[in-house]
Amino acid sequence: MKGEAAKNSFFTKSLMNWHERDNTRDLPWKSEKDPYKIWLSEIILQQTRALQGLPYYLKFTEAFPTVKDMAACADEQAFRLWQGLGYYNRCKNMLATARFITDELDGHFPDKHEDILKLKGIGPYTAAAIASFAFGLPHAVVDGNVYRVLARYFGIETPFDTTEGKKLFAEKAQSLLNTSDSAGYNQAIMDLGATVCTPQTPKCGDCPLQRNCTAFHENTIALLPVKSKKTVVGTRFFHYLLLQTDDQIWIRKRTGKDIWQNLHEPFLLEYSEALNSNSLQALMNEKGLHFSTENMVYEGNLKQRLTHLLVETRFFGIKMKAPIKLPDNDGTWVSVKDLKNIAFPKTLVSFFEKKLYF
DNA sequence: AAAGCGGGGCT
DNA sequence: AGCCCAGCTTT
Repeated sequence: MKGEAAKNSFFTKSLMNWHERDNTRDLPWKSEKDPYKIWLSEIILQQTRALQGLPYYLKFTEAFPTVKDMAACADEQAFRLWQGLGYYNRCKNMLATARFITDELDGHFPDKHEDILKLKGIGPYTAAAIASFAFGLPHAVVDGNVYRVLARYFGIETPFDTTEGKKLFAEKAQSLLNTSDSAGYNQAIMDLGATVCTPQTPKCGDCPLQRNCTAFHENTIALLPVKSKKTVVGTRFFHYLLLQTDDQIWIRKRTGKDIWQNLHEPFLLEYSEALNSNSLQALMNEKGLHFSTENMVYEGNLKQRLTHLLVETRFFGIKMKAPIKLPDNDGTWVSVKDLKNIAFPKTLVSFFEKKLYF
């Protein structure tokens, strides 16, 4: 085995050569020079696969060609465009940053790493990505791809989801950076992780780093990288009461520290287990929900699996002649035809589509 | 340091 | 069913 310095230089050189030779992923933000659009793409791509984020990137760049356009939009328009992409705080922070740049920086995206890092919704990864892609600054990105490639190539067994691990991988990545082409290097290492050094069944036969890859030679590919925490998946049971007149439905905006913040939903009753019509009515009586439920109809259920949560949702339709006042004062009656302009969680979008609400 | 936050693709 | 994705924020 070579010495550490040789192993490092082989890594960077081989990676760059591979990228120039075999770069096949053609994505619109790769050739982008506008810092605003690079920023937008990086926010969308946080914890999101490129192909999942792509249609959202196209929608947003069309709706908001400049940061000024985004800053001027109504919040609800942005959340509706973001609908289905998940991690909705990204959208909230994105709007705040667009307005900060427009109002405080005269529309000019900050071009120093430390200033970029201060923006809302931008952490170490995104700051390095924007700094290198938009401004050519020498900052190495560290994302899930980088953890995997580095852990395997160097045989690093330190868990990456710890303070120690994050520091170790960040320093290693920075030391490997080709500072004369930091953008190309960052693209290359992420592309390799996404297309060759994949989590399961990596294509080691196509890998330019195989000759010096520690995990390949020690047969530890499947064991690296090491993650210390296991995600625990719980279950929650939602029951939506679809309170409707002929052309209106009652909805509210979700607030508080919980999932789906800033999205909308019908009247929700959450319980520790799934309820049927009878037990649900008993619960409604307990809670003092005295509107007539004689026309309550079970309309089906949906299960949605999130990373840390399984949400089982049951839907109950309740028709009424006229809007009523609910104890939940934060909701409103809206016209069913207006639902197309309001953002909902994916499970509600699925239900509405199935029931032809929009 | 740990927990919380979506949705989807792949195996 | 488990893993993880161009991670960040809050506690």
